[in-house]
Amino acid sequence: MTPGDDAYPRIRLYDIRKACSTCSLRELCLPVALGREDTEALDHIVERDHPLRKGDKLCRSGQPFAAIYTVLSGSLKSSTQGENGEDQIIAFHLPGELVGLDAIGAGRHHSTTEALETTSVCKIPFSRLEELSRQIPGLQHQLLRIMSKEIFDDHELLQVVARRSAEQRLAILLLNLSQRFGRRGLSRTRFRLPMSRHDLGNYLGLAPETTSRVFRRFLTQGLLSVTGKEIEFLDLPALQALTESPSAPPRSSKQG
Amino acid sequence: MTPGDDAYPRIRLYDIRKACSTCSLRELCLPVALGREDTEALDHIVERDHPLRKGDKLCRSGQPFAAIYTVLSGSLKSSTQGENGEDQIIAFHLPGELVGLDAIGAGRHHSTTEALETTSVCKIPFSRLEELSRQIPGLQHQLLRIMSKEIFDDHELLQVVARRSAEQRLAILLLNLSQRFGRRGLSRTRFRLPMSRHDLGNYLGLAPETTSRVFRRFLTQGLLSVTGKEIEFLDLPALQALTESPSAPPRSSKQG
DNA sequence: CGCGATTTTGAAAAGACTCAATCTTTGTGG
DNA sequence: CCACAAAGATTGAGTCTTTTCAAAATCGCG
Repeated sequence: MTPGDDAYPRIRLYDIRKACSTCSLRELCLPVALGREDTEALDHIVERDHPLRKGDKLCRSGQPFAAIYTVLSGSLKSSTQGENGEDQIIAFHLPGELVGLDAIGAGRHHSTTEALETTSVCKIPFSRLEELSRQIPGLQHQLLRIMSKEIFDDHELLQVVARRSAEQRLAILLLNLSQRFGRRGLSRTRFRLPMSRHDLGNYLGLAPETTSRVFRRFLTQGLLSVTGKEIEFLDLPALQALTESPSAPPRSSKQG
Repeated sequence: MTPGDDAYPRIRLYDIRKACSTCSLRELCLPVALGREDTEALDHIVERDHPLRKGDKLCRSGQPFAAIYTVLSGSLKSSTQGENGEDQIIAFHLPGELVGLDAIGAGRHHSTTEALETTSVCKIPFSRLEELSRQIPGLQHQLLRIMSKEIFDDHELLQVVARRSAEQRLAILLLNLSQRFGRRGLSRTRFRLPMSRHDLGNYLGLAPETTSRVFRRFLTQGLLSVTGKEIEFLDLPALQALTESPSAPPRSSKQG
């Protein structure tokens, strides 16, 4: 099952682009307006890594940071470990998205990233990327921009976990996944959740039982149909409406 | 009250260092091992900004990003706005700490930062810092490292908000503040909370009433004494013990 | 000293969690 | 291909924590 070592050929950038229509490598290099030469240079540092089976770790918390990755197919979860072994999932990674950004600059990973299913990724050795970024103006800035995005996402998650009801949390996540699948060219109203209910709950700060119950409520209310991990939105407006009320419309928070 | 415009003199780096024993400007430049020249260069781009009164905004969400700041005295809070006006405090900033890092790279602020009391800050225009970082090797990397720290902190907060009880959340925050005050040379066991109960609760994802009740419980249990915003630890070990149990010791989370 | 804002307190209700049992799905071996 | 075991998901009932609403107390400031 595990493929040979370095037998895997270098993968070309346009292959990756083809593989995922909104590949973040594009995100990484496109806004910089790379010339032909630069694109080729970037091409050369991208490697296809071994496919991961479900449960395989892409990287572990504390490990020295060597590369960032982009998901070609499959999906991953990243989690941080609390002192007590309990862990908290901080992100799911779908095809076309970048992994490992939180480790940039610290020199080592803050989180452990693991495959939720059979997953293939591209590896972008960071030292090479860094080197390249010294040559290509704007690439360094691009890296900062992407890290910044990471911070922004974390804040959004915090908003959700700290202030929303179980129903809202799940609705928000489902709509978020919908968008991300949609961006990738897949259906926005019908898709397969790659993660378990346990993971779903963990990410949202809920017990798995609660997650399950919320699914049932959504089902009962006709908001969506659920068959195992298969999801279909039946009443998108209602779901979005759920998202929009912060559970405390009457309460005005004044400060300052 | 509002001081003259550019009348304020440039402030020298060593003044800042003196002002706060663990000033993050040190954090920013010290590990890079700056030479005398470089230090002076950095000195020259640091400006003392107007003092802020309670409630004054240092920067607002959405504003173009122009500078990072370091707190000389007083304190600040940063919060993100949800779509519905509800906001979430994502950080408190004490003397010696840097503000505005989450905006690096995105070009605009993600959060609004506001003074909790009369506060004075130093302004570090980012364009100049960026410019400087092209000349001083390592400074760029240092910026990345600091952003990375920001991500790490966010993840910690997420852990706390998502997985801990009200008691644990407050204990963790109090101990964290204690450390930060201590690092600054103040007492670790007795200090003044600069923020309101409302803010405290908001940061921890709790209703203000709950925050208040937890204080009472701590008081009753003899863990600390509370007089308004004045705090004193009476049983540090007990507080730390609270911190260490994730509320679910029997439950082993296995995955993979 | 008085007023407004913040904080505290109480009681009731809601929401989420735990525990335990059942049902389903998945994967394995016969 | 089917049976079985193991893991994951669902459901139910009861409990506990936290929130909400309302009111009293306290604090801070002019």
